[in-house]
Amino acid sequence: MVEVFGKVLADHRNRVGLTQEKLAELAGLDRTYISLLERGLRQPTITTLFNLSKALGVSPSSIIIDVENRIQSMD
Amino acid sequence: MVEVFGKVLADHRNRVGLTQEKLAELAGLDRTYISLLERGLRQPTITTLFNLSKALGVSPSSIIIDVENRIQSMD
DNA sequence: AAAACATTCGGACTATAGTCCGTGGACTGG
DNA sequence: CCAGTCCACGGACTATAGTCCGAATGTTTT
Repeated sequence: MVEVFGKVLADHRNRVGLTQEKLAELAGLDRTYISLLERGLRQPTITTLFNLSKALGVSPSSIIIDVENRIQSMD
Repeated sequence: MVEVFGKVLADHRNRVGLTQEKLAELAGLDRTYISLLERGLRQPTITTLFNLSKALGVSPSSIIIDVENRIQSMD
């Protein structure tokens, strides 16, 4: 679940062509924290989710939907 | 944003007819923490969001969509 | 090979998520 | 009026979100 979110986040970031550092700066977060999120070592609160998705130019719900889908397709 | 989530959560809980205490028990959370969430004094992490929505019988994304909509209709 | 950039990893730290105890107040039914 | 239910609220606590610094390890690019 936390790992799934990390992969979804990394995918979105790569799709948009941002570095972890750029994303961090756009979302008002720390450089190393993005790394922790993508590796599933941290999970965001919902306001952090909203800030990340704004920086990525996608809706928060679309990210959650991606997570839901990746969890379903794990059987 | 945090306050909006709190109201969305309370609405869903009331719609299903659960008490804060019942919801807490179903979601594996503390009684008083549900109260804090609904009053906007705490915000959940995403796994807590998933646990809450499971207990409420709705998808996590639908809750986030509700939050997005309530934020938009604030002008 | 050496810059230059991107990510990982370390430790130490501050802020806040989430728990656990209880108390008091509002409301309802017997 | 009393007992029971639901919620707000307090304080004190543990776990973890999120920061800040630096150094190590890729990975490109020239």
